[in-house]
Amino acid sequence: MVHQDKNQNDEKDISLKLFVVLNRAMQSIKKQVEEDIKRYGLNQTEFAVLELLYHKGDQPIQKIGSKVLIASSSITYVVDKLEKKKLIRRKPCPNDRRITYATLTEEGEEFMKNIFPEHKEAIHDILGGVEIEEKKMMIDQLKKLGTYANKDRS
Amino acid sequence: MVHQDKNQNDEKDISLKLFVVLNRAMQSIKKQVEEDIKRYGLNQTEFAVLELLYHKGDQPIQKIGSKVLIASSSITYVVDKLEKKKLIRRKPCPNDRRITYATLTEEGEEFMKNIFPEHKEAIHDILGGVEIEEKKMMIDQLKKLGTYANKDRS
DNA sequence: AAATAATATCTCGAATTCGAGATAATTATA
DNA sequence: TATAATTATCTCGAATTCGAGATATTATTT
Repeated sequence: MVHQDKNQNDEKDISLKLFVVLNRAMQSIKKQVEEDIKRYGLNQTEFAVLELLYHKGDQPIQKIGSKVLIASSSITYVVDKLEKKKLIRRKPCPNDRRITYATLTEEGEEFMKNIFPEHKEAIHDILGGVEIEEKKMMIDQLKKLGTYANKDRS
Repeated sequence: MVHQDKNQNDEKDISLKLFVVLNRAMQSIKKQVEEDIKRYGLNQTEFAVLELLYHKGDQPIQKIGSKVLIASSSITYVVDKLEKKKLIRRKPCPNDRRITYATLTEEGEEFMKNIFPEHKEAIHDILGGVEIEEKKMMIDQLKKLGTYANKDRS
């Protein structure tokens, strides 16, 4: 085996290692975050939808799916649940009758105003394993990784 | 608001940002990896179990759960599926009759020998967004993040 | 204008995961 | 040794997510 091949194998080992570590770290972090969110009586998907509406305003149901990265059939389910909890409601679009907006109720608005700072605090605590400068680096690197992963490599 | 408070808010924003980016990157990467694994007729959990047995040898079913990070009830399900596919089989432990080992069949061994290099290659391709030195840094940082997240912070 | 394509939401059934608790075997304690 | 505690696996029902396809509406093409 020539030197060049050896290096390439090493690099693949590093990639594999990174994938494994990324997986584990994410799983640990998600578990903790999930636990925080459970305190508010929600799961991560429900919270993500509320957060989107809270920060970006009313959204067509379909847009929610692409932002929160879940399938259209799953959104219907989540929106139903949040509607039952009276945190959001459906509002038909007057111009395009195919579209239904999801919008925070007063109650939902109030709810998010209360819990979001706590949630942010919790995430900050959970991510306390690295310094701020490292976080900034990781953000850049993860963006590159994510963007590249989405590209077509075939 | 005094200067100190402002900095702390900034830091929390960075943490939140890191969490969001981490989530997104992971989701993109996982989706691609899942797609690769699907080519072999498996899902990520099934593959993770096979990989564990392939690299670490026979494992008590309960050990699999803690390594692959899924609940005991889920393992039963996954092991059942892999057994139906004739890739692994259950083998009772002679010393301790509570324990059942999962072990690769000949077929499973052969299977992994064939596909694992391809899989590794695929992951390497998917993670092509950053250079090798950055990968090494990320591995260290993610380990720190993961370890810290698992700690008790209450 | 009629036919076709595209878009948005929803329904349905299947797959996966979990938590609570059942069962059986082993280990520790009184 | 009998009892209690621990450990390993499994069963069951609920929650969540997906993909395929149904329905309704709007946009495009012929």
